[in-house]
Amino acid sequence: MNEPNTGLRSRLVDVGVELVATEGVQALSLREIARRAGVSHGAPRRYFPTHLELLSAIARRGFEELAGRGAAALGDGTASPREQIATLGRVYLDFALTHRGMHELMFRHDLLRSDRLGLRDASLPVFSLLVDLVGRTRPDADARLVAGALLANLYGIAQLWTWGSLQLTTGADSVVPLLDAVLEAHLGREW
Amino acid sequence: MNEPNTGLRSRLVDVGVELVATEGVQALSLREIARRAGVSHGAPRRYFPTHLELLSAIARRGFEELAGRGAAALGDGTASPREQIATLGRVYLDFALTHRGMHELMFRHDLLRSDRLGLRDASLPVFSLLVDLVGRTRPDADARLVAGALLANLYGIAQLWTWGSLQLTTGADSVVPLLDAVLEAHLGREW
DNA sequence: AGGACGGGTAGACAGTGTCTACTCGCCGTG
DNA sequence: CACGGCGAGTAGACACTGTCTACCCGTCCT
Repeated sequence: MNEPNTGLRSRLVDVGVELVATEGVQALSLREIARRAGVSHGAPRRYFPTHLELLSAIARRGFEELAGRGAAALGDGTASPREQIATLGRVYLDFALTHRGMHELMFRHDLLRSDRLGLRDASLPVFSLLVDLVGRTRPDADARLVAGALLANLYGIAQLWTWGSLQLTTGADSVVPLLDAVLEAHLGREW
Repeated sequence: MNEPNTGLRSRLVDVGVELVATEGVQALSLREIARRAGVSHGAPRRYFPTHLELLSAIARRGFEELAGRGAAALGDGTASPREQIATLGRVYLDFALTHRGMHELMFRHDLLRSDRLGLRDASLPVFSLLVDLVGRTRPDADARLVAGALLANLYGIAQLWTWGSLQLTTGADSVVPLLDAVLEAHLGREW
């Protein structure tokens, strides 16, 4: 009926992406995805031997989407390194807060425990880009260390903000001040 | 046989704490906890109407344990504010990395979504303490904002370190350099 | 003595992920 | 053309989960 021959494999992932956005991460049961894709509950097994592998494929879509947004926002990359880092931070936080279910899925412990080389290396290129940018912004410091700390900070803010802890405690109604504070902390005052 | 009359309620939580430490968070099914406590699977329902409430009670033990360690490490509180913050950071990271299952449980999204006023206010006093310490270390800045950013950074480092991302990328074999970098970033260079 | 009741048992139910036997249609080869 | 294999999906079983409900049994109170 709707796009019949897309191939079941990608259709299952499509359904999953849609489902996690509308219903949340707890709705991503194997059988529910199969139902919405219009196939029996045994069908996904041909493409994804286990439920976790299907979830990983859905999460990978999230990483790809995020990487695409980052690349688009960076444009030709003529902005200053510091400005590029700020852009990436904004893009990431915006993505995390507008796609909460997907963001939660992308960093689920059980997904990251298995799939050791699947999701991890999806986030590795963006990290080396970050290392490069940090290195050009703060030539004095250990770029990998600072980039790691910065990444952890962005992730932590996305999480704490998502479940409202930071709203209550900092009293802010937007992450922007927090993001600015984080950038200033790790990269130095914005001259 | 073993401590018979502790009251089933606390015994269930005991079993859960033990179980999450030895087997991980995925072993915390209602029925498994009941089995290990030597009761039928319907028994917990008298004290915890739902599985999530039992999990929340177990997680609460984690927050209490962490708060206890923090208080013990602070001692009489005569150290400098900066030193106290560093101590709290060390205690938190050490706890998170040695009690990975419990730490994962404490910050599970489904627990934090419900239980709105149960777990959250367990972590609120430590946050206001942090705000106070930050305010005395950096009187120039918005203490709540800096404390929030710092807390998010510690949390993010605990998570990323747990699943190995930071080890691979930063190449460090200990969190200590990262913790130092984070403290320096948010609180300024250590004079 | 008898009845209420806290506290635990046991079974049912719907839902889940995995496994296995099977069916159906298509394609290439004899 | 017939036929065998095979990719792809179906359907049912299994063990397990969380929740709900009916029941039971001992202890206390009157």
